[in-house]
Amino acid sequence: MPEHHVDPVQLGAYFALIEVSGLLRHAIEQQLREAGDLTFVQFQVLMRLGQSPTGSHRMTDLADAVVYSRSGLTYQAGRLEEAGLITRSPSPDDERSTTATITDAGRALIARVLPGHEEVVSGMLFEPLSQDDARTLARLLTPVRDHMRSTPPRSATSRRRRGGS
Amino acid sequence: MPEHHVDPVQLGAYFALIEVSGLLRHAIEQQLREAGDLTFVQFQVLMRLGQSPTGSHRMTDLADAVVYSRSGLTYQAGRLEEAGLITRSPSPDDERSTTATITDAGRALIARVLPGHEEVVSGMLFEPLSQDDARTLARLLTPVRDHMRSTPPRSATSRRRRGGS
DNA sequence: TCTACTTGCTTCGAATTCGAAGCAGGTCTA
DNA sequence: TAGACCTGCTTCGAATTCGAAGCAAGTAGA
Repeated sequence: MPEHHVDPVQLGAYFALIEVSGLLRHAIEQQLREAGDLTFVQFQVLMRLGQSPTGSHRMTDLADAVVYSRSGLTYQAGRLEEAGLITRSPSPDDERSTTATITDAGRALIARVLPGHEEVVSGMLFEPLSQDDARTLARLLTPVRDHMRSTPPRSATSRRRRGGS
Repeated sequence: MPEHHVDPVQLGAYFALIEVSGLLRHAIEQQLREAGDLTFVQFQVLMRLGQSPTGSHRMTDLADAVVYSRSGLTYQAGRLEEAGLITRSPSPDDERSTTATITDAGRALIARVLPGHEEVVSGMLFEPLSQDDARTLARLLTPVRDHMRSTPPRSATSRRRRGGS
């Protein structure tokens, strides 16, 4: 059985990670709100769509990609559609699936907001990091991401891992 | 003017960071809910208080520490107080300031929840990382955290820092 | 001391969030 | 084709979130 103790070094890394992501997110939200009245999630969704060759994705895939609940994404998609930044239509191959597609207005907004976004990320996250540090950070975090992605979130199945109370 | 371009390597690190923190947070929230009916913020607050020599902190300091809005912290403190996990009292030295203090029940809850918490952090975040990797991660993120902390979030004051466009 | 400004917390209103439940559409097997 | 189960999205209700506004206490300068 593995020792699940978290040593001081790990604890430091863990805390720093949480704090950094929180502070970064906060700064980003503020910049996006001022620049284009966008939420971070909305921005992420538009980015993902914009990077897709077809400009579209299934709702579920989007939710997974940006780490968001399905119902939450439905809500945000509604807002984005109202704003004319995306469109939603039933997928051609699977009738129950909805495909979200970025509009020209959506691409335009991204283009308008992106420079300021990069400025924040650059100034807050990478200011104290060398080019090499950035490479190392990516090298460390990418496998972690993949590991987390591959480990399915224990759902309603297999409840009760060991009598609690 | 500095080049605010975010190169592909940085972009990868940035995305991985956001994803990792999101997935981790999600897993943690789930574990905490099952184990002790706690929010991540609540858990963090209790942890900070528990680690303090006096078992207490000012509200504002707590809010800053866990990266949360003041009003949000007021709400959460209310919940924690209701649950008997903390107490609130006016600070002795500054009448307008409120000091939150962890109770024995709060400490007991932390003790009950912590093992499972460490298990999640261990299993999700540090599984793919060597001891050395963890050290490196901490070495990279700590300066970033300090940098972010030292750079005050541009508030309503001092808007327009220097003509942008 | 008085007046302006700052600081610390709470209240308020409006928007967002999530899980559970609901509802089509799909898939598998006999 | 029917019956049982799975998938994908949306609706629903309740809880949470945040910024703005409000209010009390502290501070500095005349």
